[in-house]
Amino acid sequence: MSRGLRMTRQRRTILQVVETAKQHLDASQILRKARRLDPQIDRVTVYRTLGLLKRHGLVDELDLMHMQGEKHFYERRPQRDHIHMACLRCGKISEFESDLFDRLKGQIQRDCQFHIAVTRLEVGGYCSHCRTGIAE
Amino acid sequence: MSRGLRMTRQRRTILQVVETAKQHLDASQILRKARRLDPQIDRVTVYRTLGLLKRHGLVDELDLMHMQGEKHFYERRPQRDHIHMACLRCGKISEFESDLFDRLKGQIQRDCQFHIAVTRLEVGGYCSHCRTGIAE
DNA sequence: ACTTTATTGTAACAGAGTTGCAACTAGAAG
DNA sequence: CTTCTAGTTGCAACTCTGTTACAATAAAGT
Repeated sequence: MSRGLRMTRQRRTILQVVETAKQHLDASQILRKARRLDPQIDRVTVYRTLGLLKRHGLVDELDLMHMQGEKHFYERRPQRDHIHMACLRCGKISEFESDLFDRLKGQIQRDCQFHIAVTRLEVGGYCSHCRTGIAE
Repeated sequence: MSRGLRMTRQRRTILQVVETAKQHLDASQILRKARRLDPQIDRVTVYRTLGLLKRHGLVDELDLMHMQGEKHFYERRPQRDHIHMACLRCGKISEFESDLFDRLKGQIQRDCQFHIAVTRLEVGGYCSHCRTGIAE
């Protein structure tokens, strides 16, 4: 982070929280975890920092099909884009990488003359575990 | 709409607004248009009806990469899923259908044992028109 | 160490969407 | 056509996520 941006204590903390997260966190969860490392940190700073990281392509913002209200979730941008699958019954989020997805992005760039900066493919449905119990 | 659901004047109005929309509308735009047909109609009814239509798979909810705040947009569910491309500069939304996308969904269902109910693929980037003026 | 200016925290705000509840009404039954 | 009842509406008050203004603070270059 150069070019007029400053690496502050707060940003280091928030970055650390997002980097080490084992799952997708929303803004208030990130705040809570950040406050365990630095109790002074404020809500506003979390939002501002997430916006910054998003604009710079370091984290991606997800909706996860809005299963839990209007929250947004964050993850550090992966090497390779992946698909998020949200089970509408149990709420489990799984991820999936696919050559076909990469090829689809290539097709969009070519056929639509559209330069892709970020993609978000979310799928809602029923995972294998929940499908079996459908008759319940 | 059967099974205990009632076709009320308000629902008919909201449905009509969404069906005849020439572009993606958010909840407050839908409210405004619905009020021109029925001035009594309330915000809450719009939200409740959109929720209902969404649950029954008659409309899809979009985020359009959150370019205009946290609004959600709605469109009647199309015959065939399509991709939404949002230009991060001019804000234009374009749509795109693709065999590759259909095949990708097939792959997900097979490889992940995941039964797909709804998909949302949104792409942010720069349209051909805005790319040319990048040096501006 | 000094200065500049990006960044922070506080507080107040904005907007999307939700909930409780009494009043209303679509649609079925008689 | 009238009655009944449970689905639906409108209102008001609320929750929650995220934003803005601004004075105080502190990175980072000199």
